[in-house]
Amino acid sequence: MSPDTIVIIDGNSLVHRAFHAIPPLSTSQGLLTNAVFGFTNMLLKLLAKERPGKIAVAFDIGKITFRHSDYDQYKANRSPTPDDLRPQFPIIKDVLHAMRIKIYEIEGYEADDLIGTLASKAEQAGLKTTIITGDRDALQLISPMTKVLLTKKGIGELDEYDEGKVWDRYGITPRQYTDLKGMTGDPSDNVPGIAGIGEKTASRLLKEYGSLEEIIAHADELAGRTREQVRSFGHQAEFSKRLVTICREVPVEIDLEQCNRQSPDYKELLELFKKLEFKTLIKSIYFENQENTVNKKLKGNGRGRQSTSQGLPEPDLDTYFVEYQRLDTEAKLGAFTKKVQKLGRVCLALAGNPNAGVTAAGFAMEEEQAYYYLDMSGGGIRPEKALEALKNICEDITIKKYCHNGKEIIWLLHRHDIKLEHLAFDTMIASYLLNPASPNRELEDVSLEHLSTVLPGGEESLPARAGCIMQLVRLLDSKLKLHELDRLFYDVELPLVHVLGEMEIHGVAVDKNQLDAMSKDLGRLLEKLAGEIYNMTGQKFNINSPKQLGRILFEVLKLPVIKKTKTGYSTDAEVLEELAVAHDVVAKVLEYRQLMKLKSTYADGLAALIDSTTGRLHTSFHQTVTATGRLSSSEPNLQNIPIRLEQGRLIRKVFIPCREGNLLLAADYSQIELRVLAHISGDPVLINAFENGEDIHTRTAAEIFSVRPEDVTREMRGKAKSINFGIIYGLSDFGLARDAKVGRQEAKQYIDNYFARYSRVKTYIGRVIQEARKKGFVTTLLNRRRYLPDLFSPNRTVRNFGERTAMNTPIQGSAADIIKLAMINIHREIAEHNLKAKMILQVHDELIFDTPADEIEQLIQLVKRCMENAFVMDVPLEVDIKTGPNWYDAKKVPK
DNA sequence: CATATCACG
DNA sequence: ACGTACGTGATATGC
Repeated sequence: MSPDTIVIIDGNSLVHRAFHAIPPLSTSQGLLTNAVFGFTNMLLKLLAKERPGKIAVAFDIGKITFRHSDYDQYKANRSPTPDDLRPQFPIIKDVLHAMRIKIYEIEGYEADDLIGTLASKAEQAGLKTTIITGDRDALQLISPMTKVLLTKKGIGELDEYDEGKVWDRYGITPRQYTDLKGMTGDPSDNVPGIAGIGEKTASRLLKEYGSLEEIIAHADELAGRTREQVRSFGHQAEFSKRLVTICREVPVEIDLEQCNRQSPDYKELLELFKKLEFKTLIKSIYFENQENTVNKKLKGNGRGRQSTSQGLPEPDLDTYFVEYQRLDTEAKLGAFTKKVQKLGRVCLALAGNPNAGVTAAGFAMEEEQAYYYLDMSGGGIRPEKALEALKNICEDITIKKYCHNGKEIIWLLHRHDIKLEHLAFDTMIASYLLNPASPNRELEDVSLEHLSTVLPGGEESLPARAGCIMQLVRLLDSKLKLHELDRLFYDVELPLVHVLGEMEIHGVAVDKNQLDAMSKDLGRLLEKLAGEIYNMTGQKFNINSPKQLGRILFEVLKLPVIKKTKTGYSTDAEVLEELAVAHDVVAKVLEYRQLMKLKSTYADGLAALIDSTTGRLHTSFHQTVTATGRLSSSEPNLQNIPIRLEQGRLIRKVFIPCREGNLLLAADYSQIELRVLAHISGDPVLINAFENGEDIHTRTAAEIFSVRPEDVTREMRGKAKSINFGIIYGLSDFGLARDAKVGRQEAKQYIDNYFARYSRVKTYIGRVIQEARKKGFVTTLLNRRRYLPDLFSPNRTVRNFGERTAMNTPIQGSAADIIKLAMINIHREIAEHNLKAKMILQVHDELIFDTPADEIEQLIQLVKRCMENAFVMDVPLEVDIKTGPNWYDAKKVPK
């Protein structure tokens, strides 16, 4: 830090810069924050780089300044502050306040004038001064003691101007800047100049005569047109010069001591950043803090340390710190186990990895305010003994376990053949229900969001994590109750953790040989196709590269460009299908694409993920990812195995039962989303169709085309199907036109017809959007909640998107609720009936089981009953069952 | 690490 | 006049 330096910031200028440089950004509650974020970032970077001893920020307030009394057109053509920006100013001032940075603003003066005055004061005090602004007028303030950093395009870079740089750029001294500006004028501020005199001429004249006044005095010596112009408009230039001259004597009391750099009020700053959802900024504060706490003595240690890379002096935040006991003798471990058994509850955090299993454990007990660390790899106690204790605790059904990401713990324990019984809380899932849109689910994130505490690293990490979970359990439990999410949490999501854990651990058997054979077949086909494509186009290129393919199709073959992406030509399937008539190679490319997808993602991709010990695929089902409440699946994703095209569908042949004598059973809900829509909209036509067991798309076609159901053609049904999908997705005529491949006018007509026949669906859509606007969120049948900040976006496109989400989420989310309920009931009943059948997959509206053939009849009845009765609605739920020797050959079981 | 594409419900 | 269907995850390129 350099004590004899001061940074003076033009607040308005930087805020505007930030606003235009950062794309629209808002919190989950719809608060606009892009300018705040950009400005704060700039400020932190600046502080880190310049490390000034003093700092001040100047703002304009009020539109009218002393300049307007001379010239009412001053800055008259400036566009007003955008509506999206204005409310961000007070927040930015809050940030500055939290950072304890002095703000100067005074009615009637522009920020420029305050800066000029501050700079004068600073020079008098012998300070090296740096002015940050986007306004070039500040160049006049440059002196041997003062430099100006001008914002360049965006906000990342700053252009440093000192006397030399001004000379290089304009050929004048900083003092002459106002003379130059007086002559050239400034259209953006409505400042007139002398027509015909630009930067070059003005600079030349100033070099010769020194000042505007001297130039006017010697106008006679000038040549031709310049002479006339200076004579006619010289006085106007003098006037303009006064306009652009920064006032350096604003009547404001300036105490430079108040500008001394202080450490921020971290509590205030953190609260603010949390409110603004500035995750990365929060983390940067915490990260610095955390590094500092790796050394043991956390509280009250000497804090005299350098400022951080983010420009902040050392934070003073609550790091999660616990005094913990190491369970490093059998006696201690025994006493600990007894205590846990007596209390019947414990917070559990594990460290480890899939290979080594559990390497260490942390425990916390609320009643005792006690924290423990157990080394599982031979730290003072034999690993077998440690594992035995862990097993005794985890498998004891009378001991409630509180965890973060229980399913991960289930997997870790599984390596040691230990089961997790009685998972009583999962802080990861609780945080998901409180805000499913948030992407950050680590304990660090949840702790930060809900407790404002940071977790330490090192050995104390585990007991601290357990302690953190302990605090979160109390807090999140009450938050869940507050939002009426407790039933969903305790009755659905928490029990589901075990169900998913078992599904993942059991895995899905695949026929590896068949997979390899498919890969080889596909490889041969691809090679042949590639050869043909090269022949037809006359050159070799990478067909997988949209860029290279685009070059071949649109530049070499000169095919018409249908659609562009932001980086170049679009070559997606939609475009290629249209181009197929124009050139034969296009069809080959389409086929190549399709086969390539099958080979890389499915044949090779799946083979690579077969577990070498079990020989099966063990997908991960994610319970805290989607915004709607659905599950997702990864490594591999088994929720997107091909089915629509026959060639891809064949992949399903490799999914087989886990042993001889077993079968696969697939049970899928028929039209669950439209049934949910019928229920929540209460539409009598839709309800009637489902009550009568009609084909829903045929019925819709009959309604919108006003024909008898028996007269509905294939085309009509197809269009009706598109409409039904559209209704669920929040339809637009454009989207429907594209999907149904009809004109936009026609699409619009269908929609009008639909809403005329299904009027309650129309009122429902209006109702759900209205309610979402009022509350800021939508809910599902089980009260799952999704916040929709997009509804309040000033951007129409974003807002429309929010409205479509508002109608889609209750439908998609309720369907997700229902199948989750079904899964829990099925899982329980399979156990109750001592069946060997295993639920192995969930694909949104479908459940897959691996079952001994002799249980199949029983399982069909059980699954059908559980799924159809999972949730009672105003329409029946219908389930179709298929069974077979593999996923492909699973055939319908007649009712 | 972002982009384009494409697989599913 | 604009730019649009909802929700995911995997792969290959190419900066």
